[in-house]
Amino acid sequence: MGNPRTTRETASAKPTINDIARLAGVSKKTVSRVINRSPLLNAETREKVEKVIRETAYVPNPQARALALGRNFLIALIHDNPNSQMILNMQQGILEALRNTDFELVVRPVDRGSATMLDDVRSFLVRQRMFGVVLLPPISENDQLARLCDEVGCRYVRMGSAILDDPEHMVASNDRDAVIEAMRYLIAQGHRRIGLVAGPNGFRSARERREGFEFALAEAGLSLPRSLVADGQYTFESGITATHGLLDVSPPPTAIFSCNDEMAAGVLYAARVRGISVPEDLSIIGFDDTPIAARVWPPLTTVRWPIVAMGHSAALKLIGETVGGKSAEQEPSQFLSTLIRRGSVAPPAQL
Amino acid sequence: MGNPRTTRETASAKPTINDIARLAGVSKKTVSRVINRSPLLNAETREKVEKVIRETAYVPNPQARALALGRNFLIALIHDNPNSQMILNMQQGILEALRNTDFELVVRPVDRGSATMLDDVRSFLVRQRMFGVVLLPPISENDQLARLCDEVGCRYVRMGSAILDDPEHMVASNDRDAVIEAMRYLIAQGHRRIGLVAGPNGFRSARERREGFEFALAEAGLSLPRSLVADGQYTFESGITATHGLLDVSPPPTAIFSCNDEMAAGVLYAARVRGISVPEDLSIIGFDDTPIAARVWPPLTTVRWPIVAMGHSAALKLIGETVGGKSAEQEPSQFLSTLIRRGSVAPPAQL
DNA sequence: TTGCTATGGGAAACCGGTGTCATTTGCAAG
DNA sequence: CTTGCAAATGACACCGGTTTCCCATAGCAA
Repeated sequence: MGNPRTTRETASAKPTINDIARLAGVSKKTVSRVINRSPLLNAETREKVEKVIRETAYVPNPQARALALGRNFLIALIHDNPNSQMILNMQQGILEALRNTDFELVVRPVDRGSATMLDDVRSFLVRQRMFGVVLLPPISENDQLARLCDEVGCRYVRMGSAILDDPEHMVASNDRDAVIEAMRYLIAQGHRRIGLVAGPNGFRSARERREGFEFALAEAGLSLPRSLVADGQYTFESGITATHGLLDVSPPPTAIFSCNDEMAAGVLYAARVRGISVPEDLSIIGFDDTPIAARVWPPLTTVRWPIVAMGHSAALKLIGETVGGKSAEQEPSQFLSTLIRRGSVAPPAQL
Repeated sequence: MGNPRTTRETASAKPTINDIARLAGVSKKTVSRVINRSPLLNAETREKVEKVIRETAYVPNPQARALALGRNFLIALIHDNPNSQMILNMQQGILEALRNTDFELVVRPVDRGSATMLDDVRSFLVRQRMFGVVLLPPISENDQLARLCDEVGCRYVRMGSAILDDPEHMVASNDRDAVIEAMRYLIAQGHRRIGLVAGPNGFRSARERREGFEFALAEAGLSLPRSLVADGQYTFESGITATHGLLDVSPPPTAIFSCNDEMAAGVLYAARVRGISVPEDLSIIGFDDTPIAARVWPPLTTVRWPIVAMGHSAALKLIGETVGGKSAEQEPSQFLSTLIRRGSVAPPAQL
C-alpha cells in the first residue's frame, strides 16, 4: 500500500477533507459545512474553501459519508422480470436524473414467488443503507414491498398503471384512457367483433387495460360475448394459446386487442400458423411498444407509454428534496400514453 | 437519531462488531478475525464468536468495511446498449454467482461515443471503490477501458467472442466455430449461393463471425462473390437495408447468414416487404438467439451462446480468489455455442 | 469600559470496521 | 530454570467523513 503520508504530499492521490482543510486554512468541520451548504457560514470563508475544492477537484468519499450518515447515496431499481427493454428504458430515465448528483443506481432483480423475497429485499435495503428504491411493475403492485420500504426508512416510488392512490409514492401512466383511444380507432375502422387477450389476474395494469377495453365497447354500443375474452399471462406463449381459442369461435373476431405486445406477437404468430393474413383478415393492437412490435411483420400498432420520462420523474421524486429544494412536489406523477399506428390494423374484410 | 447509547441496550437495532465483541467476551479484532476467516484463530474462540454472531444475526456493515479497506464489495456490469435480453441474462448469471456472498451488483450503462466516457467510468470506479467490473460487448472490446481498470486497481473481466489473448480477464464464446457449424448445416441443405449480412467494422465478434462464414464456404469449395456480402451495423434497420442490396443481385442468394438476430429480423422483414417467402425462397440464419428470434414468423434458426453461464463464470473469476480459494483458476473461460434449429431454413427451391 | 448575546469556527468523539504492533501464554530446547 | 519461539489475542490508531459541544470574537447596549 505504500506510504500514505509521504505520497500524499507528492502524488495526486485523491484529496481528502483534511487536505482541503489544510490548504484552505480552516478546519475539517468548516469544509464539511461548505459541502453540506450549512447556512451558518461566512460568505468569505465559503468562497475560499470552494476555491480550493475546485482546484483540487475534491470529491467527498462516499463510503465515509455513508458510514457517518448511516445512509448510502444509492438508489435501487427493483424489478421482477418485466420485459427487458422496459428495464433499460427505466434505467436510462433514472440515470439521466441522477447525472451530476452523488447518487448511484443499483439494479436488483428479485424473484416474486420466492418465499424469501421480502426478506431478501429487506436485508438488501438495510445492509446497503439504500437511500431509495424505484419499484417496477409488476412487483410494484406488491403492497407488502411498499410497507417494507416504509419500515426500513427507505424512500420509494412505485411505477404503475393509472391509479394515483398515493401520488407521493407513485409515477403512473393512464393505461385505461390509452386503451380507450386505441379501441376507438379500431371501432372507427369498422370493427364490431373485437377479441381481447387479457392480462393475468391481480395485475393492476391488466385490470386497467381491460376496463378501458370494456368501456370503449360499451361506449360504442357493442356487446362483448364472453367467448371473445381470453386470458393471457403477458407472455408470448400465452398469447398464442389465447388466440387459438379466440379464432375458434364462430364467427371469429375481426380484430384482437392484446394487453401487451409480447402477447400481441403471439397473436400474430398464431394467425400465421393458421394461415390468416394480418391485417386483411385480422387486425391487431398491442400495448407497450416493445421493440418486437416494430420488428414483426406487419409491424404492430400499439400503445406507447413514456417509460424514460417516467423513470426520470421517479428518480427526481426520490432525490428531489435532497438536491433541488422543493421541485419534487411539482414533478408530474401521471403520464400520457400514445397510440402508435403501424401496419397491423385495417378495416375488416366484410366491409 | 435518538439516543444511541440507551437504545442499543434495549432495542434490537443492528448489532455492531462491538456488541459481538462484548457478548463473546473478546476484542473487536478477534471478531473481525472470525469474520474474515483468519487462520490464526483458536478453534474454541472461533466457535464461541460464531455462536454469538449466529444468535444476534450480526452482519458486518458494508460501508464501514469499504471505508477501512478502501475497497467496496461492489461489482459493476458495464455495458453500452447491446440487446437488452443479453444484459438481463448476464445479470442473472452474475447474481447467481454472487448469491450468498457480500457482493452487490451495480449496472452501469455508458455511452460509447461520448467524449467523456472514459472519464465517467474512471470517476465511477474510483469514487465507488469498485471491487471489479464485468465488461459486456461491444464495449468490452475497448482496450482503453481495460487499461483504465488496471490503472485504478479494479479487477475486470471482458465478455467477448472467441479470442483468449488474455484468459485471465476474458470469458468468451467461440463464435467462429459456431458460425462454421451453422454454415455446414446450410450447405448440407443444398444451398450454394449464400449471402452474408456482416457486422460493423472494428467489432471482434463481427470479424469472428465473418471469418467463420468465409471459412465454411471455402471448406465446401464455394466462392464468395463480393456482391453477396453486405455491411450491417447490428441493427434491425441495417439488416433491412443490407438485405435489399443482397436480393437485388442476380441471381439472388438462396440463403442469408446474418451476424446477429436483430439484423436477421431485418432480413426477414425485407423479404416480406418484397413478397419473398421464408424459408421456401430464402433461408435465414441469425446469431445470438435473442427473444425476437423465436417470436417472428417463421421463427429463426440461430446460434445461441450461453450468456447466463458466461456471466456466472465471469463473476466467479472476479471474486473467486476472495471467496473460495483458488477455484477461480479452473473456471472455464471459453464457452461453446449451439445451433438452434427453427423454421427459417429449408432446402433451396431449385433442388 | 464592561457585559451580554449572536455567530463563525475548531477540537474531539464518533460511525463500524481493519491494520499494525505489542503482549500474553504455552511449550520445547538449552 | 531460563531462554526462545510460535500461536493467540488485545490495544490502539486509522479510514474520511459528520456531529456535538464549546470557545473566540464581534457587535451592541448599558
